[in-house]
Amino acid sequence: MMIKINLQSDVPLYTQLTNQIIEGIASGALARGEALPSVRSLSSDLGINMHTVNKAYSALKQEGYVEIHRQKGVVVQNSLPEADDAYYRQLEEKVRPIISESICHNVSEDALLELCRSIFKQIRSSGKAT
Amino acid sequence: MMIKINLQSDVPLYTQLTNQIIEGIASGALARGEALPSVRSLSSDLGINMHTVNKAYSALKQEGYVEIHRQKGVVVQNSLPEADDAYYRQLEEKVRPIISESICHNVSEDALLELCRSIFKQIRSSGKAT
DNA sequence: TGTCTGTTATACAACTACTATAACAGATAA
DNA sequence: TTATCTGTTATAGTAGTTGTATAACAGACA
Repeated sequence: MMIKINLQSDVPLYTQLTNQIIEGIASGALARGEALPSVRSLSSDLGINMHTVNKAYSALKQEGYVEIHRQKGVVVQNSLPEADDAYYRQLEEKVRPIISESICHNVSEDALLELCRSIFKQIRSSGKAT
Repeated sequence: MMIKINLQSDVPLYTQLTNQIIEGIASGALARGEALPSVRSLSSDLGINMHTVNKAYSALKQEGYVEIHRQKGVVVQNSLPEADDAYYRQLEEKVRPIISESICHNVSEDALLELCRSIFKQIRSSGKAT
């Protein structure tokens, strides 16, 4: 799986990493049980520090996306976390300000829903492509 | 309009402020042309520093939500910014990781769309209420 | 003139993001 | 056993962000 880092972005490097890996899992590009590159190899591939990759991996572990086997390395969880009430609350907290902004920018409800649908589609198809 | 600050949250204070004010504008609770409290009065009401409020107001000005008249203070823009291509790109960048996460948590497309619809509804109705 | 407004300049403490070395411990293969 | 791979931990430095604290400035208006 291809991972790209934008050093100019104001999004922290480890967040860019976690986002892309989560999208990889969502799309199926990263299969359950598949191993991620080691912190050392990925950091040297991307030209960034080992600890930055480690921070991303630790966050993914914390949130239940991966588990870690010594020597085997970091592996995508077979059973991903199910959404519970806490997750839905936190999801709403993230979406709410985005919707407020959209309303102010005169983006209609339909337009936003359509954007969501197209992103769902994109993610699903990007998994099949790989 | 009621503004509440959560000092325990990991969301920066000035971000909490901008989010709530933007939601206020979106809902109509803050009318076009209406004046916001002065940085000094709002900061003392909330028990936070003047500069924190000022940072929120400056961000709102930067993004075109308010304009500033000396003496009159900070006033909601009559013509809010319209969504352009750049806005849609940045909107997709925000929504994309949320959708990836949702997929991994087994949240269906329909469930997420329904959440968006309910938030739209909430925001619109909260404006009428006030 | 006094008082309101936003603005600007400094400065400080705490925290975050990223980097840099270095070392440790478990697992595996030669 | 030894070498090499894995993640983990410790320490430390730089830079930037967040929030606070004083203080002063300039425009507007009663």
